[in-house]
Amino acid sequence: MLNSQKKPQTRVEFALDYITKEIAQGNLRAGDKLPNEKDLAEQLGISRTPIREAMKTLAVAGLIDIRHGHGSYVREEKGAPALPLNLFQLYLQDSTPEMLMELRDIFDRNCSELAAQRRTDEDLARMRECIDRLKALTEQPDASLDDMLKADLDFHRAIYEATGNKLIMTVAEFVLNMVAPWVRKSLDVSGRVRAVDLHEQIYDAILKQEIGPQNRMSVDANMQHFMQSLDQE
Amino acid sequence: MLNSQKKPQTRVEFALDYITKEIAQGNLRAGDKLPNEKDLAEQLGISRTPIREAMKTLAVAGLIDIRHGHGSYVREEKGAPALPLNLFQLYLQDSTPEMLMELRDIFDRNCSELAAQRRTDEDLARMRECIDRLKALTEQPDASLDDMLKADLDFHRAIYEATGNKLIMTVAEFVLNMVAPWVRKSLDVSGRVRAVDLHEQIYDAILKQEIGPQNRMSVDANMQHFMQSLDQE
DNA sequence: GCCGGATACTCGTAAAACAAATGTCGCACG
DNA sequence: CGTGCGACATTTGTTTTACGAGTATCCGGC
Repeated sequence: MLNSQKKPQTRVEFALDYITKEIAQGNLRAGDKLPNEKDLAEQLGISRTPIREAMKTLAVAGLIDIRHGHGSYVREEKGAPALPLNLFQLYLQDSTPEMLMELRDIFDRNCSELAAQRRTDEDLARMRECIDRLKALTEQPDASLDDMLKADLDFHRAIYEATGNKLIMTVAEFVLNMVAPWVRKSLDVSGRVRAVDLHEQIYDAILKQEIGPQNRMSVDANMQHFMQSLDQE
Repeated sequence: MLNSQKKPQTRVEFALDYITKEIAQGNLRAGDKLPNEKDLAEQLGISRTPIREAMKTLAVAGLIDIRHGHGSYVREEKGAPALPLNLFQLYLQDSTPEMLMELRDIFDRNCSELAAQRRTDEDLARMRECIDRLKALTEQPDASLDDMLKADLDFHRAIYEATGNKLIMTVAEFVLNMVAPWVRKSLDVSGRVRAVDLHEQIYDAILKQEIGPQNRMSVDANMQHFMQSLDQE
């Protein structure tokens, strides 16, 4: 857990350490372009190989973006880990949709309470917009499922953002990425109407700052419908 | 979010895909040794470099362990991401201890409720053991802080495990790793006694299956003490 | 029987060269 | 003069070969 004694550092760790500190100390800011791999290698007195592995590590961790033929850049928002999709599959392989939704509920419930206490007008406006967007999509028959999914997820993101806790957003984004495929499935014709309803209720509660244990029933009800929709397949 | 169209796959992605599927399909199980990099490279018809980068990615994602001079192995429990410490610092650089504890609380509160409903006798025994261990360490003056930290974290892990939701454990472990340094700090002489008390209360509630919103006060009280202990420095 | 070094296996690093993607700049053509 | 296209420079992606550095095993001498 705490290892502040190790001296025999590997080259990759050395490079990782260097770049990490450059970012932490503000020498490299969000959006900045990192030196190219060749220069960095010479600068640190090591070869490109460990540099590249360090970069790859940072990219997977969601801290930088590597663009072929262009360069590497510090990410604007460190919120969204850049794990490849197939890696998520592995995390999910032993898990059921129930587990997933349970996990998301843990966030939604408590975050709604926090959001109710702290939400700004901008937060409310953002939520309102997401609901309206999803509602509009719901009413047009040829709407794209992906667009609806985005509207749905954006609403939840707005809640997390309203907590004012960036750390929560980081972890919540991770969870959102995992549940996304199932949320998408649940957005069938009856599910999408339900989703709008649920969002409206949550929004209303956050608006009136009435969120509390007693308001949880609607979320539970939605959970039940979600499970039923899965059984129908 | 959903990109099932891309064909021009990079070698690293190709290797990632291959290994991922090997694990997902059960050809490689937890604890198994992966082929060495040279063989894998020949087998896939690519060079060692992209193989190594794919491995590195899997290691950072917490799915395999790479041991110098030994080989690579599929992780027993995919729960603990293997992000280097200095990477965590970056995630934490904009966050305050308040944010961290708030995040952990989100898990502890809801997981305690779930645990109360589902805990088995083994779960209870595990929690009991962790409390006793921490208590014993508390009473001997020269106890190692690291040992106490582990006892503290293990108790929380036991709660997460009692939810029966492996996914929760995965994400919770991630959070635990982030809060660990602060928990460690909070384990000063007065804090460690408080920690035992809090754990006892939670255990008691889970034992009697009484966890609910009304039991949250003690957790909040602990939160307050935690913040105070930070101010004293 | 025990100890220690040779040995084989594996991951870690180095170096040089080429492939592929991307952006830029200038030239030719309309 | 404006536009489009193609050569070029830059940067990451990949290959190849070779060696360095941990780790475990086995075998022979004591």
